[in-house]
Amino acid sequence: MRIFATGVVIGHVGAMTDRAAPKRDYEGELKRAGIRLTRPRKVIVGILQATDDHPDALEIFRRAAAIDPSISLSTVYRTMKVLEGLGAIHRHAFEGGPSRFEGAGGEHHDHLIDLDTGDVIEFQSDKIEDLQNEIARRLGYDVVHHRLELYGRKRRKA
Amino acid sequence: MRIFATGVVIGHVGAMTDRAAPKRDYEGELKRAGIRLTRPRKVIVGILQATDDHPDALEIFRRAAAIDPSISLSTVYRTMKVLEGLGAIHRHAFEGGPSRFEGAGGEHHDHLIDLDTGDVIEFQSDKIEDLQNEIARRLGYDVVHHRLELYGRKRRKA
DNA sequence: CTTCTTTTTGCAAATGATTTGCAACTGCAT
DNA sequence: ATGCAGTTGCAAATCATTTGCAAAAAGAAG
Ligand SMILES: [Mn+2]
Ligand SMILES: [Mn+2]
Ligand SMILES: [Zn+2]
Ligand SMILES: [Zn+2]
Repeated sequence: MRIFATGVVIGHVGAMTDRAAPKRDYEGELKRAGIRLTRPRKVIVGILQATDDHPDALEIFRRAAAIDPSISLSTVYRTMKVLEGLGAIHRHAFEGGPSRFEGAGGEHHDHLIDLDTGDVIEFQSDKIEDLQNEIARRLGYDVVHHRLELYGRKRRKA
Repeated sequence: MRIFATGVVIGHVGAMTDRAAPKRDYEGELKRAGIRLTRPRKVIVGILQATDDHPDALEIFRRAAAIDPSISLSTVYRTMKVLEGLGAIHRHAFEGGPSRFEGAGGEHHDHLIDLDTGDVIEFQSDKIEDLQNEIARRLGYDVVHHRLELYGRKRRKA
């Protein structure tokens, strides 16, 4: 099992190895896909590159508006949808909140959400991934994608 | 690994053992909790008992309205919330759709969603459950609950 | 069974997140 | 510089779910 940790949670995690920030080339991907590189989109992907947490649309909008106040929330949503379509970002719908996004750069991982703080901790387990595929296979299916989220609280050390 | 299957999917699954329909006593639970047994609530829990799939609020409303046309969708939502609060039912927010519900009777299980048909197949893996707990523990957490959903399609047998 | 108090209901309006119609605007290939 | 398809901001629309409120029903008491 590999354990990553992003911004907010660094320091909370014990055995943790920093993730080699993949630094996606969003602009290149957009261009390659024949999608126009507009000012709003540049600002938004710039924010995504500078980010290693899991912001929601409103948070991305706030950060974008700080750079260019003319950007609209609609455009943030539209851009996230475009990037998602390109496979450049992943959308997570953690329970009880709006969708949150992250660059699709690094290796696949799943999330542990701290119920008290809202912190999102990333982890990866080949064993679990293998088991998922095995289960699906037994049922006659191929896994296209999956969602594994652990919701928990810090273990009381007393 | 144990494999269950409910209504919609029976016949699609190979190695499958029918689940021993737990038949919850919703009325007793409501009464015990000091919650009034009204006509709408009786109809709704009656539907839940007769169900072994994962209907959403609108579907429960339709089935309820067929029995008592005066029932409102609001009441369905309110009743689901009450039952959820009592721990009598579970709410699932599968991707891209409204919440779906199921009685909290049987043993814990997770779901495989057929991307083509929408069928929901239940499965349970102690190995995965153990791994989840182990991962959380290593991160210093206790798992309160989790969400594991596999989205896949039938394996082409050719 | 009647009364009384509290909970619950149906309906309509409100929410919250996300999407969409549309006219004005802007990348970017000629 | 020109032209047009692709984009944008804004307001209005959606969708699932929740909520305010006055009327109706549950159930404890007598
Ligand atoms: Mn992540
Ligand atoms: Mn189920
Ligand atoms: Zn995974
Ligand atoms: Zn599970």
